[in-house]
Amino acid sequence: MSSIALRTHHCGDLRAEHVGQTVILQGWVHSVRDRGGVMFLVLRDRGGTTQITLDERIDAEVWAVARQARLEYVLEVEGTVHARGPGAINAKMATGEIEVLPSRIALLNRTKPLPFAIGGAATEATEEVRLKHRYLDLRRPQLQRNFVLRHKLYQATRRCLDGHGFLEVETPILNRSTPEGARDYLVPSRVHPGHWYALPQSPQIFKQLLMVSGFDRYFQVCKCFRDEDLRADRQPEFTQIDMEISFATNELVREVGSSLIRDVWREVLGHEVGEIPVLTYHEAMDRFGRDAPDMRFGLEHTTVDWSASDFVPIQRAVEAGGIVKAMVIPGGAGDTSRKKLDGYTKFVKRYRLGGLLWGKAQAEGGMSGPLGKVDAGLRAQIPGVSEGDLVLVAAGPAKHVHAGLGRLREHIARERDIIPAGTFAFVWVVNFPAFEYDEDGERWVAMHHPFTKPVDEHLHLLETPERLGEVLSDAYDIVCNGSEIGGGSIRIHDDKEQSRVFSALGLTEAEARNKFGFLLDALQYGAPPHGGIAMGLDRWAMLLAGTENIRDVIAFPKTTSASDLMAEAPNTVDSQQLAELFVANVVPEPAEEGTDSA
RNA sequence: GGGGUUGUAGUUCAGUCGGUUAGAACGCCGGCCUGUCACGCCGGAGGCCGCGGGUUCGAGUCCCGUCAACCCCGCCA
Repeated sequence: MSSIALRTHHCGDLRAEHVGQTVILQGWVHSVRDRGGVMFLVLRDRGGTTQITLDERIDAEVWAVARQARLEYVLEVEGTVHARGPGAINAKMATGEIEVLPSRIALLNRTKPLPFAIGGAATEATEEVRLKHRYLDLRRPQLQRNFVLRHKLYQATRRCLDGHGFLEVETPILNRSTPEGARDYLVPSRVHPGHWYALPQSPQIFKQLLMVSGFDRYFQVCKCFRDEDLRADRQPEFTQIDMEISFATNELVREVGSSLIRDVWREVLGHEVGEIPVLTYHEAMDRFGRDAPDMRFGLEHTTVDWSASDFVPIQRAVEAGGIVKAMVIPGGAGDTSRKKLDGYTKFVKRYRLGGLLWGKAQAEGGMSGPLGKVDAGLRAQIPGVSEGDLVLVAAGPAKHVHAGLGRLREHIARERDIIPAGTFAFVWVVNFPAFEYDEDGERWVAMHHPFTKPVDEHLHLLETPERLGEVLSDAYDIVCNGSEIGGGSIRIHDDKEQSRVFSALGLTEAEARNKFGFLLDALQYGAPPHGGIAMGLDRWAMLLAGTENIRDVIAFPKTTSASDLMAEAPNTVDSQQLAELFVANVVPEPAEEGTDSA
C-alpha cells in the first residue's frame, strides 16, 4: 500500500486524442483477463472504464503487482495512453480505441470476496442481498447512472425556480403533530415529558405561513415522512420539491410547474416536453377511470345508460345506484381466450368490482358472450365497436367500476404492448372534489387537505351537508404516464372561509383552534391570496431513470416493511434512553434478538 | 389488517413420483495460456435446503406454523 497521487483523468475520459499522454487513474478493478504472457485489467470509476494492458513492455515490478489484482481491488495506475491495434479496438466501449500501458501500479486496497457481482454481465442479485450491501449495490454503473440523473434533477430545479424568483427556505423537521392525513412518525420530547414531535408529512402549514410573512415565492427540496404501508413507488421518507406562490391563480401555479417540468426534462434528458393538456377530475374518471390517467394510449371508457336493460347483473347494479361503463379492445376478440377473460375478472375483483361482462363483436352488430344478452339497441351506445373487437363492460358502484376498469385498461395495454416506449405523457388534472365521504368514519373528509380553496361558485354549498360531495376545489395534480407526480391547490386565505370549511368537515371552533390555531391566527394578519404545489421528486427521478422501482433512485431506501436492511433500522434501544424520554416499551422483549433470519 | 409470489453454495438458479453421496454457472483459491474484452483450459474449496414443528422406515420435496424480501388491496389529507 502506498500514498495516493492526484489523478489526471477519470476512467471514462480517455480517447484517441490522448494517445501519448501520461495519465494517472484511480478506481476499482472491473474485470481481470489474464492471458499468461499478456494481461488486461479494466479499471472503473464513476466516469466509466479504461483497459490497462500489461505485456512484455511492462516493468517486472509492475507486472508482479498487477498479478495480485482481483475484482474490485482499488488500484492507482500511472501510465501512457496507447492507441490499440486495428484488430483490438472495442467499439462497445467508450474508451475502446485506447489502452493504458502502466509504468506504475499501486494496490490501494483489497476486498473480501463480494456478496454479489458488480461488473460484468452476471445476473442481478436479489434486492434483499443488494439492500444489505447497499454501498456495493450503489457501485454498479446502472445505479450510479440513476444518481447522476437525480443530481441533474436537483440542479435543474434550483436553476429554474431561482430564475422564477423563488426563495429557498428550510422548514422544521421536528414539528407539531396534525391529526388529519397520514399517520405521523413521532419523536418523544426529553424536555417536555409526555409531549411528542411529529416529523412533517409535508411542510404545508409552514409554507403558507411564509406567504403570510411576505416571502412571495418559496421553494424547498425537502424530506417528508408518512407512516403508511409501502408500495413499489412509495417510501416512508421521500423528497418533495415544495413550492408556494403569493397572489397565485391556479393557472399561474400550473404555468410555473409546467416550466419546471420542461426545464428538468430538457436539462436531464434533452427531451422537449410539449404543451401539457388539462383534464378535469370528472373527465379523467369518466374517460380513464383514474384521477392519474396514463395518456400514452387509448382504450378509453364510455359510460352508458343501461337502466332500461333487463339483463340481471346490469339491472341489479343500476338499481343499487351504480354505473355501467364499457371499454373496447380493438381486434381483441381473436386473441383473448376464455382463460384470459377469467384472468381479467380475477384482476378487477382486486378493486372490489364484482365481475366483468364481455362480448366479442360479430358482423352486423351481433355479439357473442354475456354481452350478447344485452339489447342491441343499448349496446349501440358503445361507440367505435367493429367486428373482431373485444368489449368489456363493468357495472356496480362508481368507485369500484372506475378503479377496476381503469386498472384493467393499463393492465391490458401492458399485456398487448401498445404503450410506446420512451414517451412522457404529462397531463394536469384539475377541479378535484373538495370533500369525500369516509364510509368507515361516517363523516366528510378533505380530499386534498382542509386548507384547499373550494371554487367560489360552490362556496354556498358548504352549509348544506348533503351537497358537500358536489363541491369542487381549486386543486390540481400533475400526472405523467399514469403516475401522480405532484399536486397542489389554491389555499384558503380568508379565516372566515377557513372556518366554514372546518365546520363543513365537522370540526368545532374549539377543535379547529386546537389543531390549526396558529394558521388560523396567521390568516387574520393580512394573509395574501396564495397557492402552491408539491412535486414528488423521487417519482420524477423514476420517470427520468426509466424504472418502476422507487428504491432504484433513493441511495439508502427501506424495504416494504420500512426497515433498512443495511443499517438494521429500526432497532431496539437501551432502557436508559427510553427512561430519559419518559417512554415505556409495552412490547415484550423477545428472548433473543434476531434469532431468525441469517 | 388481507391476498399473491419467492426463500437450496458467496451470487443466480436446477433438483423428476418422497429414496441412498443435493447439482450447474458465475465468483473464490491453486495452476496453465502473449491481444483479451461475458477471454479460454485444468484442478480445488465451499451447503443448518430461511426457521420451528408434524406426517413417514425415510422430507430440499408433503402438511401446519413462523420469519423475511417482493408485488397488490385496504391505507397514503
